[in-house]
Amino acid sequence: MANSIQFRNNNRPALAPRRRLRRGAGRPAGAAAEQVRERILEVASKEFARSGLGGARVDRIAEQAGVNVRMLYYYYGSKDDLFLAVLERAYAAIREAEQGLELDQLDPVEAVRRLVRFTWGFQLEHPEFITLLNSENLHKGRHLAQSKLVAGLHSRLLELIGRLLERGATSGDFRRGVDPMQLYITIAGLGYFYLSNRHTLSAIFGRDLMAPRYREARMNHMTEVVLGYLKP
Amino acid sequence: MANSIQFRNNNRPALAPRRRLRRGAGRPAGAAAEQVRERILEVASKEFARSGLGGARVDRIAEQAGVNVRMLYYYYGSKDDLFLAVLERAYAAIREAEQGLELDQLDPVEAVRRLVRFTWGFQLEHPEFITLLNSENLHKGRHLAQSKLVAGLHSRLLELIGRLLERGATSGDFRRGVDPMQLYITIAGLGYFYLSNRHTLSAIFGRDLMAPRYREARMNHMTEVVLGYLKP
Amino acid sequence: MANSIQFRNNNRPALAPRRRLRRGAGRPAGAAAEQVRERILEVASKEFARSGLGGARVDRIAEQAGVNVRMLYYYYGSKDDLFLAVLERAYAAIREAEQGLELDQLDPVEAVRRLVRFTWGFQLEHPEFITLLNSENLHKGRHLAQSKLVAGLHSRLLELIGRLLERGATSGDFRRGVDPMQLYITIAGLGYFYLSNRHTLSAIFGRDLMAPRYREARMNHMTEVVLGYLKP
Amino acid sequence: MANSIQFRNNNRPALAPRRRLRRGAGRPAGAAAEQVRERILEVASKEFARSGLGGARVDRIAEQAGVNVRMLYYYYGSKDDLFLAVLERAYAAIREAEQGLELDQLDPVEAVRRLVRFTWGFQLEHPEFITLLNSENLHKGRHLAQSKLVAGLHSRLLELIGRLLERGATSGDFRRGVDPMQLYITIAGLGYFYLSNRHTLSAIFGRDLMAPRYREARMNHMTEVVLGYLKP
DNA sequence: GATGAATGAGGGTTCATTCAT
DNA sequence: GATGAATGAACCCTCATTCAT
Repeated sequence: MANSIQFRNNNRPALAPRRRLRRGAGRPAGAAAEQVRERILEVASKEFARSGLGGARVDRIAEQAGVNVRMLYYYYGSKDDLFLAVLERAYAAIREAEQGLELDQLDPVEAVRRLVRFTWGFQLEHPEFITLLNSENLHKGRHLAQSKLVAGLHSRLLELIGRLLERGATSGDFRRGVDPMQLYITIAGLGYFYLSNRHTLSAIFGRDLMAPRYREARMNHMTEVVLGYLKP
Repeated sequence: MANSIQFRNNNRPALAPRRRLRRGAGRPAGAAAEQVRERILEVASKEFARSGLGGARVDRIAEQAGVNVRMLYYYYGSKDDLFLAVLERAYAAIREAEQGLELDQLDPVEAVRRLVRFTWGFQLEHPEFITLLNSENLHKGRHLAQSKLVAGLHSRLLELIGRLLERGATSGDFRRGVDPMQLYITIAGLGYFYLSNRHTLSAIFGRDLMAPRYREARMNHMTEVVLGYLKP
Repeated sequence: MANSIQFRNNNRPALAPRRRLRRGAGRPAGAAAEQVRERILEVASKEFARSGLGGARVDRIAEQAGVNVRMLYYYYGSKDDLFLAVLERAYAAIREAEQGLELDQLDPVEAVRRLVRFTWGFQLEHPEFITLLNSENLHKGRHLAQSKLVAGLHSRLLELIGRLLERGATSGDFRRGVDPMQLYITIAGLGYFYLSNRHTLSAIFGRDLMAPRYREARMNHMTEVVLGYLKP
Repeated sequence: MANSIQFRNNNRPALAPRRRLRRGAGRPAGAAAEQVRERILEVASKEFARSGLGGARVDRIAEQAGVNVRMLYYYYGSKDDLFLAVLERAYAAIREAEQGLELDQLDPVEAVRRLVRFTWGFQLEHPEFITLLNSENLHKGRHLAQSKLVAGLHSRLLELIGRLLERGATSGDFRRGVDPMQLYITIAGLGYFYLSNRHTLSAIFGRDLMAPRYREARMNHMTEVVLGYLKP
């Protein structure tokens, strides 16, 4: 941690060492144990989402998972490692879902529309995703930097969008020269800002932005923005 | 306990009461004191930005401001109240700067371009703004809900954008029917997501998104997205 | 905040919730642990007695009990809960001792004499009892109101005195129509005021009321008052 | 303070020094100033009564008296000195009232009855008196030990009761050999215990001892006890 | 695999009191 | 007589983590 953030009295250096126990690391892992692991992950995800990394309490996680706190350490090594596991799980979920959209089999415009709506819907139904990312960024990506798993997940995403843009350009539906990463960031960002800042935006604009009519308006607006931009 | 006995550590419920000391609350406030107040605010802003509300340490704030910790409480009442003051200050800064852009005197397209670039630039140069908002949203907007100051700041923003859209529609540069709030959220969100998630995005896409060339690419992309969408 | 986010110092309202850990609450409680619990209670009793609830210091209790401060919270949850435990212990002790007096087997007059002397002796030998009660009353009985244990202790006391009065009335030794509760309060009060106010009374009357001759005089006076009153 | 109680971080030795400012100490004392002094005393009395010496807050006293905290120190020197002033005021009030009862002009039995009822009534209407005494005794009479005023107040009280007992013995209404101090302590104690412990007694006996019918029953009981005892 | 007991380093907040004006 | 600003020592409580069993 050095001179950067230091939230708790963490007498361990940064978060590197003692990662001895990770899933699939060769331990027998009975079916029951695997269930416990999974339950912890599930509960931890909610706790981290609700309170952020710093605000999350290991006791609360343990209690809600119905296990002794010591078990968290047994299974995951540390709070930070647990957080990383939660993060990886979240990324895996969204990337997996994206691959299941079958965009390749849709008309380009329709495919974009579906991608925009899916991304919005996912953020809406998985609010923990937003909070987890905010936490991880508050911590400068320290945990993700240690992940061996996440990097691989995203080349496929860019390829997916790349193919889509290519098809649209060929068909004349889309302008040329669009960077897949930029487009993805745009699609995600249009919803992310709205949802991540739901409370502050509602406060400053004096209306409840999570009310159905506003949510729908946002989704339509987002779709128009993306398609309007892509129009040649 | 309410107003009855209160012997030991004054368990205040969440953050409501005893806000007796707020700036401009009628106290004479010598010039020196006002400087101390300001320095605390400045330093606190950085600390909250770096570590979030929960992770920020009042000792650190006091030390860096060169005052006794007790003074934080003398001037601001509590950590939460200090956080709110910081938040209000940040909002006031951006809203004030927006009003100084003189968009009304520019060609509509040029005005939008300037607004997009300004918003991006502000987020870039005030990274604390992003973190503060994330913190406040993690806390469900509890602090902002108590602000008497912030609500008033934003009607002017919507009016500003409203006038701009109106002029653009009249001149034939922009499509009709665009909601000023949605547009503002879009403009802000296009940069916010990129900057707020700079670490995770850099990690998953395997490149340093804060490198000059990427930053520039982003700003250009954003401008194109907004103008592309507004095109009739 | 209730069950939502609770990031920093868990402001608990007054003393209600999180009483999860109380003695006999089903935990196995190893023998060693039980000793620690007991030692804490013992030491806390002295500290609360010496300084009152507000003046007592948890650090001092921990230090004198030879445990880490954290353990107080592990075993008792909070200073207030610890205070209640101490209070319950004190009540249990006096009520138990009263039941051991075997008043039922004595001549009524002799039994009253013994009860008066016992009560005086108990207050004299357990000065902490007086201070604890004063503290609890300063706090308007907040802690006792939460006790499930104490209420049950006192019906037996009133029955004991009731039987005694009944026997005395039957034998012609006592007047009829005496209320057991009033009599008990009188017996206790005759000594309590003297002992609780030992310092102020000594000061205003200019003599050391704790000197043996004065203490003896007081006990004799008390006995005469009670028996004089009970005389038919 | 040495090895005794130490409630706050009191860097002054015990409470002896710096008593420079006491009423009537020769200062001009304009009428306005005298009013402020009085208001502070009044308010402090309530605060000390409500919260005890340790729990009382100088800020609260100042605020409620409508003066700057610094003024408390200007007028009374320290919290402890203020407490002593409050205490002396309370003692003066009760002793003065007693002298106004004109017991010398009543039939002895009637005079005792009046004294008992007055004492009860005074404690009932001045609950702060009880709390103040409890505080002072918790602190081992430290403050009163410094009073030059209080000692003188009480010889008159004992004389009053002495005369009364003498008259009663002469008239054949009272037994002989009653010690005035013991009798006074008994009279005071019969009510004090009941009222000082109103909350705990109500809790353990499961009824509200401050309800009118119980209060009345207590007063009658007290009178009977005292007169029963005095009967020759 | 699992549990109760233990730890030490803070965390935010408060208090009586004093200085400079 | 009066005020705003300042102080430093504590106070209660909490947290992530580990030991012994």
